[in-house]
Amino acid sequence: MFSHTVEYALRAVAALAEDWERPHAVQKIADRTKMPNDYLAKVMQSLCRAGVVNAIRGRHGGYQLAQAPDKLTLLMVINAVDPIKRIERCPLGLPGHGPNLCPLHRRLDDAIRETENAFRYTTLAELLTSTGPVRPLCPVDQPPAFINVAL
Amino acid sequence: MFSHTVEYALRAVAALAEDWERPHAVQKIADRTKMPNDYLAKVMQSLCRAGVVNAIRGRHGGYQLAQAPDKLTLLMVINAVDPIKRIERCPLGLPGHGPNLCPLHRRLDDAIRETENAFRYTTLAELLTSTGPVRPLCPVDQPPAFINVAL
DNA sequence: ATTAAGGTGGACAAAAATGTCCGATTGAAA
DNA sequence: TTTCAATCGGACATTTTTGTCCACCTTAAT
Repeated sequence: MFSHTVEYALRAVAALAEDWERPHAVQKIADRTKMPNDYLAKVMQSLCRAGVVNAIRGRHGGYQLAQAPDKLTLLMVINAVDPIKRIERCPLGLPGHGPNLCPLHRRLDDAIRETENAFRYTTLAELLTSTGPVRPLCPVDQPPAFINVAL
Repeated sequence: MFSHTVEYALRAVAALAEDWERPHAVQKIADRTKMPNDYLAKVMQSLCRAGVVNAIRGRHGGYQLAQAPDKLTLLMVINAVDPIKRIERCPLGLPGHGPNLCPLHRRLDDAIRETENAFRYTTLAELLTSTGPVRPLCPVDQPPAFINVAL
């Protein structure tokens, strides 16, 4: 239901959120989150242009969150790379009808609105603390030690 | 958030639901719902294989719903052409961890589940009757007369 | 039987999403 | 000041999605 790009962007900011006041190189993030390095580079550029992260260029540079994790929502991240579009009018191309949607598109838009809200009110900080002793990117019941040392 | 294919499939069955015991030619449905004829033909084939609609071949043939509108849900239609996939496990490719999802994917899967449920419990019949004097595919406050004669 | 209306399915084209590569530029550290 | 690790951004390749075309089969009506 969500594009790869969205998934990547969310993984990346989740990784950044764990240590958000220092820059992290794309390559580190990519290793940590198991995604294609060069594609992530593009995604990070989008996040940067949207103001979700800051880029620090030059040696020892990288990306860091532009704001504290509790100020950034999942929706901001998603909209930065692949905006959720509400259905404003019946997409049948008929001119001149009002703001009403037909029953079908009313349902679709309701679903979209609910999804939007779910992400609007979830901050990155909640990914860090939500279910107790669980890391933001991976469960720990089978401790994947190597994932916790990377960053 | 939803693919064109899903949108097309839903429009098509919404159109069929209005008069569901007779077959309707692909071309009629395509005109009625303003979508590419030949692409709709493919979508209808998917719906047919999935058992959502029946095909009647030969002259005066077409497609009709396989069941009464109150027996068919939006989810059935969606899953027939572009299945909604829940997140079963953390997609980082790590072996051997349990059924827990990390906080991020827990949120994503929650959103997917809610969407799934919204569509699981909405039948095609509800598109016909839901908001009173509104046609399933288009609002009527500016009566689009030509749309009501087509089928 | 012939014809016309209709679905079937394969092949193909176009567009969008995803993924890869690399030279240019930046800035901190040696 | 030179070097090196990093982002920047353009070009390109691949894959998936979307859209088009057409020859063929099926069926009802004439």
